Amino acid sequence: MENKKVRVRFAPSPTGHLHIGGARTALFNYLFAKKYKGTFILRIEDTDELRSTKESMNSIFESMRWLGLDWDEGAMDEFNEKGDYGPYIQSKREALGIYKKYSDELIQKGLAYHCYCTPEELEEMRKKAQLEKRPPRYDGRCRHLTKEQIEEYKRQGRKPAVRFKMPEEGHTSWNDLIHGELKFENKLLYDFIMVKASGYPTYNFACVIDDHLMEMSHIIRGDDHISNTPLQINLYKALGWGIPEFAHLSMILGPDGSRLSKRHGATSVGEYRRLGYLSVTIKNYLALLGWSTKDSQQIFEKGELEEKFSLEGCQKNPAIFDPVKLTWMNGEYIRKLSKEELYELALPYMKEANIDLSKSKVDPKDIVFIEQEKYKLLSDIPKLVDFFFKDEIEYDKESVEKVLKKDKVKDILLGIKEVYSSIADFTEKNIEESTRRFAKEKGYKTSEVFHPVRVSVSGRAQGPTLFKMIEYIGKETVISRIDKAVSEAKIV
RNA sequence: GCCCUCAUCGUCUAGUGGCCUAGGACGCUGCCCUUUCAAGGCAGAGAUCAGGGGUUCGAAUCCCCUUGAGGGCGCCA
Repeated sequence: MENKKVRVRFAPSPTGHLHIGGARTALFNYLFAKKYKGTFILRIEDTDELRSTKESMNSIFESMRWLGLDWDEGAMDEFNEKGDYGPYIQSKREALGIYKKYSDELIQKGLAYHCYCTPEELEEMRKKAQLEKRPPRYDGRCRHLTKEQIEEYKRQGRKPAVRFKMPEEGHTSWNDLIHGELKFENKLLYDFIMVKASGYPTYNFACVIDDHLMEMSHIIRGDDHISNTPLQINLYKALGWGIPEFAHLSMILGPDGSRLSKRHGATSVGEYRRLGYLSVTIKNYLALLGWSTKDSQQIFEKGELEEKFSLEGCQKNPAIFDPVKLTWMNGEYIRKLSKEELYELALPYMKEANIDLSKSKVDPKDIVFIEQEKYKLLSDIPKLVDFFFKDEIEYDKESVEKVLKKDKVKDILLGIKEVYSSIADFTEKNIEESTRRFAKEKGYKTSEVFHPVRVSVSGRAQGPTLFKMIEYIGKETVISRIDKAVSEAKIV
């Protein structure tokens, strides 16, 4: 690969959002390109006329940009693209006749042929084969049609598809960069369709044509394409083209070991984004699914993955997606955020939770920051700090029972209220000093004072460091909340 | 049914014939820190390296078989 310029691509079909598996494939291609100072290309494979949508395409673009997987060449949106090998959307390439040119060439050379079988006939053929315990693949019946037969089909108005004439002898092999030597008997391969009756190319055909024309050096894709590879290699050979390197990535499975799907929870990048994961988390976690460094490094600084990635570190066996570890990692990344960064990221979630940020006594940035080490998801933020922004707070039943409904609590709260009322400069330091002094003078244990105060001003038994929290809530609010806790029969 | 791939703690993984009485990470348990919850620190439990045969002085590492899991056999990609 040293003597060949690295050009790799991610080629999704726009039939849905960018999924975890697709994102991982995109990421590995991207990292490989960065590592070898190559070119990362985004090509849209929309040859499925029924399921491809513009919305899906835009959604994929958005997710990739969010993940920071910027492409050097490819479609930028429906109408624009960058790079000298375009168009990068297959439907546009089809319109230009690119695929037809090569399919005609192969037919002319006798390396491909028209097939007049209808989908119904093919289905019937497969069923029959299954019943007779034969492989359900195409039997090549249209390879040797007579002139009369062809005329008859044409009279019936049948539109032919184009099939590739697969070699019947020998074998096809390649040295997979992840799996090593892979070998298939040609007689087990089949005459796959290159061009549908509609004139549209199929995946296996368009993929080869484009990978060649776009001068791909390496094809890095999922394991599920291993059995497509010998088909494609024979196509390269028939066209007299050089064959790129192949690297097949292992699959990502759900927690139960089956293919990752909806019933495992969120599966698309967009969903994880909405749930409150950072893009750096997704990028880092995905990189570790099927790849690792020799020292099992877990957290990577910016640019480190691009520098350390290699195909040699890729795993052959499938990896189970573990949301628990993902969430741990997200907490790690949240803790690395600066106060400003954290606040920026928190904003959409605060808005969604209808929190009025103008209601706090201090800068909301400071409030969000106070609980930084506790957030695992950005969506955790509102519910951990909402009481700083509310006129009316809710009291957690259990906390009230356990902490407030106890002897002495009423006296303690009434006493501490007086103490707080007399603090002129209501700062963390002063609050702490006077609270401790109060406890000492009255002969209470500090915890006997701290806990009821916490519950009465925040409504819950768990929260930020106490005195800073009290400062941030503000003197007046603190006093009125203590009053309320006492008067509203929250205590015995 | 046929073809292909894969197989190390629950999970992600290190390991490429002797450094392995198998290392790291998540999770789990305990302790420390501490006004709570976290975070952090420390300690621990957890893998007869899928099973069985070989090869070798020596195997998680090489070979064979079995089993299990996954993928493919579409005018889907």
